[in-house]
Amino acid sequence: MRKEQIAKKLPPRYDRCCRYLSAEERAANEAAGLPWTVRFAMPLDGETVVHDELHGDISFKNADNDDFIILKSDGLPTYHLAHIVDDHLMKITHLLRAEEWISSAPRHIQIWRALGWQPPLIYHVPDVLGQDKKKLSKRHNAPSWKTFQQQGFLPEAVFNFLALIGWSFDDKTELFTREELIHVFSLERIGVSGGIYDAEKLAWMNGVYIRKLSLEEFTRRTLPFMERPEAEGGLPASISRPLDFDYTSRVLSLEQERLRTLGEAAAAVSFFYTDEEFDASLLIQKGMDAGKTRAALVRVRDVLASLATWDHEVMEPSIRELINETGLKAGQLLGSIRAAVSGRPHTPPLFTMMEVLGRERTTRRIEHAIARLTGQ
RNA sequence: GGCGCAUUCGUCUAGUGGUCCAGGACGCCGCCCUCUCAAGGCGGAGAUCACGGGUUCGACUCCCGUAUGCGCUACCA
Repeated sequence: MRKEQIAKKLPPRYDRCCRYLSAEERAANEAAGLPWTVRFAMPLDGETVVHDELHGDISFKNADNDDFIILKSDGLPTYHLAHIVDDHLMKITHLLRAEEWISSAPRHIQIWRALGWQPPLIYHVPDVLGQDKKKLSKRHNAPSWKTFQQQGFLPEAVFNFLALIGWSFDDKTELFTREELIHVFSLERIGVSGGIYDAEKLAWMNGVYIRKLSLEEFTRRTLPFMERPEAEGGLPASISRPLDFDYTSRVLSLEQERLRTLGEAAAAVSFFYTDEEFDASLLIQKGMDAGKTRAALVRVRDVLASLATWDHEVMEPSIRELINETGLKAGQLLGSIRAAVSGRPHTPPLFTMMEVLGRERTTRRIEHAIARLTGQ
């Protein structure tokens, strides 16, 4: 029957063949052991109005709805019946569900009416959409909470971010703690159109939340991400676990304002734990050559060796003085030192970084850099 | 195909008839700060409020139509 209807370009629907069966015919069918379902006899004409608190009145022609099944042949109720009965028994006052349910709402209104029950306040809320403008779903390429968690997104940040898709407090406030959100949230301010979730903005907001953390908490929450297996994004296997909390805390204090997710931490700070390979060309800054760089680093080594205490406030003036003496640009000298001690072009501020790295490790790395430049 | 919902900067949104030649945020660009990267500060570009008709002294805001997007069209929810 269905195929026939589709072929004729008619809406596929139930032909209501059993709606008008007499009591005798029904009894005969039952006696014959015919399989059966219970369908809801929709009014044949008129319309059903769904009053939605967000969308207003939505009306549907009853003729467009066929006699839908409320009890399946296995004896179990369909969602339509179960939902109304269950909600009524649970004394549900507000019904909030995604907007794709709007189409079946008139059926529910009819069931409520047939049972003589008062429908709750109904809110059909917008969906969170993917880039394809379709509802975010696990079936598609939607990230699950688990993947967010593995990447190091903070629950409070994701919570805050999600709250702002389809809802807003006013024209400027957008950072809310969970408690604040619970306090200021109002159903009236839920919007009607779906919103595409923007990964960039989530990352930004996560960074905001990371920066708000106390160093202690930031460290405690980041440590597990760093200690996880290398293959999962943790530090190289050669670095022994567990990590020292205090040292890691000092390391992370330098990265807190730079991270957008906790998962990025390991890659950003691994050089604080182990010596890493890097291209020697990184040592040579713009306008410099191997010889000049080597000479400069030798003087840096000597200046650092002469310091009584290993403190960035002591190091900085001494190195600045060296910059003046050598006539080099700050970027040239500091860039070389940066590369020597970290093996990277971008790092936290040099002096605090060297302080955390410690005298022994810093000195050894500078010596190593000097040695590498000597052969050239 | 039928029915329904939606439509303000690239994105999330503010806005309920005049205070909007449309405000905030992310992103982008520039400047400042600065040893790099960030963070922060300042500024900029970016929306004929989907389009077309009405209603009104006046429409982003109300009504109608069109387009587009999405949803539903199961003995699934």
